[in-house]
Amino acid sequence: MASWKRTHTCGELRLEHADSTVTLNGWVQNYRDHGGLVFIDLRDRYGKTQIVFDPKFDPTMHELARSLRAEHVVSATGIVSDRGEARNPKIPTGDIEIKARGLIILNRSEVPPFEIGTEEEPASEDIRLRYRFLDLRRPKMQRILMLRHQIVTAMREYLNSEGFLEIETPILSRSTPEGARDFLVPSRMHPGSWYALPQSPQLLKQILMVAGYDKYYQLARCFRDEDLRANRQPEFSQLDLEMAFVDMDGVLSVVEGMTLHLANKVMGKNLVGPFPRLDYDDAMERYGVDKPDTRFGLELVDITKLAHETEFSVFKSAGCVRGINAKGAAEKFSRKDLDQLTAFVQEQGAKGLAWMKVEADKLQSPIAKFFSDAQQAELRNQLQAEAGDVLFFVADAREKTHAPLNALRNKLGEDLKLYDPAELRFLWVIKFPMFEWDETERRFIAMHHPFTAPLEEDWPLLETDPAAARAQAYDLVLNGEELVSGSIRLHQHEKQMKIFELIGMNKEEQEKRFGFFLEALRYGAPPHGGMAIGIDRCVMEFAGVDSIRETMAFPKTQRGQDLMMGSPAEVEPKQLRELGLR
RNA sequence: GGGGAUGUAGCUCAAUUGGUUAGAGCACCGGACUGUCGAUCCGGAGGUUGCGGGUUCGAGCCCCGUCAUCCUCGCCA
Repeated sequence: MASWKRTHTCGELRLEHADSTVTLNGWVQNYRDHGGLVFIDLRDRYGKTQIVFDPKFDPTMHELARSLRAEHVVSATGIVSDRGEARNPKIPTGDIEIKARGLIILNRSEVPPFEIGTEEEPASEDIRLRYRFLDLRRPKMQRILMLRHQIVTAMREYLNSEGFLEIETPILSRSTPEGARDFLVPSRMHPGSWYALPQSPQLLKQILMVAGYDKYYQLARCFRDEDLRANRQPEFSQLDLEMAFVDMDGVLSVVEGMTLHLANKVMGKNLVGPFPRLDYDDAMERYGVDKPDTRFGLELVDITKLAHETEFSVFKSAGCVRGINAKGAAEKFSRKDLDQLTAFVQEQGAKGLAWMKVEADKLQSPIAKFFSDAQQAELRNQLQAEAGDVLFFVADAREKTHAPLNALRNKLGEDLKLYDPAELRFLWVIKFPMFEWDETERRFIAMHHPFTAPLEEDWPLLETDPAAARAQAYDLVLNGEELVSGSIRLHQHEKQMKIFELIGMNKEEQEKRFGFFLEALRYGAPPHGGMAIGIDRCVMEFAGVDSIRETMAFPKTQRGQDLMMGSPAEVEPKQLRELGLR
């Protein structure tokens, strides 16, 4: 008996291989039994190839072939043959088929709960997660995980070529409150003490800078025990990067070079830098969000001044009224659609949604009557309105208009198909505020994180008006998703202590929580800065999927469970006793 | 913790106003078939309508509770 080991994959044979004898290994995707001829589509992650069994050649093998079912694993040996007229133009290997001379069933499969070979989603997500070993066998999932591999490979390639060192930091780490809830791991050897899983390797990578590893990166697993979303998992991956002896432009140019390398090499784009930069304040003004999707316009227009002059009491009394002009969309929105949009923005915190359909000679709207002719003309002017447009307005305190308007803008962009989903549009957002006020804790908290340096010229503001101080922090936004986030760090321990103080941490707490870090800063810490890229979100964007669960092999459900292995799970009482927990 | 959607055959879904024996496609099982490629044709089997309770002469459908999955607000330095 010949070897069952494959000589080729199921995706590589072409006409040029005709007449050679080959062996393929793979899963049976489909069988077509004609009583006489039996056709098998054999699939692996490289593709699929048709095998044909002819009873005239070997009746025993033909009978065996008739017993093949979906997802059996087989080794098929045979001769590569030109299919001639019978070729299948739909698949890359469709010019040839294998005329079987040998068949070994390596393993049979139970009837799978859903079909593996189809492109459309074959089952609901919980079924797919429960049978993840089958779900991941689907060509679509294999494409995504292969893309993910290419992305991280390209990242490593680029950074290695730039002289970066890949250095690992511990998973068993220490809780440093501030930020997300930690996952804790009890220590057996120190009962009552706990490790924490890292939310990011932030402090350790800064300490690596102190130690002189001036270009560092790591594909770091990060853990945050917070509620999940479509783009949030309790554990996720970051490309974590830090550089010493750089300023903001130094970091940005490396990240930009790497991002272009990724987009161009992996995605076959032809993008060039530099990416546009937008100040945080301008982003909030024009888009209502710090991560605008700039593939389309629909910028916000502030009509507060005009609104205050109208007779519409909601507008007159609101702190801020801002609008969006949905160009040419009047006929696309029925009254029912507009009601649904109103409900949509209310979910985002808006009190309501005012709308106006623009006609040649008037504005059609329940609130048009509150606007004088001159005011209507001015409104048209400010929003550059033309017949056929729909104008939307949200009125509220300024901060409260941001979320609903951004959500509305993104929804309109998507619903009205204002952009090409395949386009990759990058944008730097810079000059974030240092702090935001936390009403429940009655103190400032760091907007990025408390290790971020302010703009040099804003140091004086920290004494007089901390809320106005801006940080040397930067985000790289891709299609409305925050892809990269980073900052130049504080490297002088007095300045670091000053910032800790401003967020309400006294010297005692500083020493207790971050003593090791402050100490390191005293021993010749160089100026440094860096950033982190969310790998999973990056894959989401590049693969064009809208759930982070599609980008990782074994994701957890919204309630943090693995439906296949059944985690989290109870453990033996003995294990708890050893940990001193019971 | 709050709001919302969904849950019917292995899978995806349907089932009129609460009314006869809960249907279809795919998958599965048996049979026919030598050029199919989502094979085709004939036949068959397959149901705790998520779970528990209630209303009713009668519940897949209405009510209450609960569980699961998803979306979302809060949360995520």
